[in-house]
Amino acid sequence: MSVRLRPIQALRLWQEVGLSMVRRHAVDLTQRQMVILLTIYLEPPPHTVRGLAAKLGVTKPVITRALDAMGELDLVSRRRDPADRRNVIIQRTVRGSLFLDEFSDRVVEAAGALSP
Amino acid sequence: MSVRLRPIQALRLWQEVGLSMVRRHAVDLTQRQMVILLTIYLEPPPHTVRGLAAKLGVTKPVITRALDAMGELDLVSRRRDPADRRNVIIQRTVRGSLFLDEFSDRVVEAAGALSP
DNA sequence: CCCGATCGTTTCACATCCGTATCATCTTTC
DNA sequence: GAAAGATGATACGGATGTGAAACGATCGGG
Repeated sequence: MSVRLRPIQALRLWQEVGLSMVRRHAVDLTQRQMVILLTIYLEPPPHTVRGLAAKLGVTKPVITRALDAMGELDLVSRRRDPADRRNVIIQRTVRGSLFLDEFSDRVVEAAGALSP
Repeated sequence: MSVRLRPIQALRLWQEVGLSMVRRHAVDLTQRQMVILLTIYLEPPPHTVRGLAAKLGVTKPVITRALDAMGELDLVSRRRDPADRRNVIIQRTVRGSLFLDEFSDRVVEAAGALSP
């Protein structure tokens, strides 16, 4: 049950969603931060810094700093892996779940309103 | 002919598209810049700085600087309005059209690949 | 003609993000 | 146990975005 979308509809969808985010002065995440957040919430744990860095094709400091920023916003949390204390396990938070719920609702709504 | 999308599909779509952008080390536009670019290409001209600022609910310098950045990348161009030389008319470019064409293709492809 | 209004840009101080290199800590191997 | 490897965090220098305020250029009504 794939989703059929035409190019012009894709552009309008992105514009509409982006516009609603900008106008609300909502939480303004970088594209990378958003991808990291989505990966944490969509893919099976455990998530580590090096795993995310490899998946995104970026360096580890990028992940660390993105987690710093999103941790400050309480969108994700970190704790040491007790089994291997070098690892950091990245975890979801209530606020992060809520944020993505609202975001997805906005996308669904915008998609439903696409006209042509 | 609206597009029916479930919340989980919306999140996966955003993740997939964002991931492909990040991995390609592609042009990295701010959310605001992307919205501005989409507005210029999707809505009927003429586009002015104040018009875009009002539509997005941001200050004019934000638009000016976004246009600076995207103009540097040759995604948009500016010229003075000959009728009222205070105005600046923002125009599309070949490179900007190409960029959005490729972007929309990526979105369409990701949407078609959504499984559940 | 001139003075207020409009439009886009610039300035300033500040914050954030990036990539590279380096660091401290922890684990594994010999 | 000591050395090598792995892991995440930090330091540094540079680039870029932001909001608020002020600026120069241009238009238009009296």
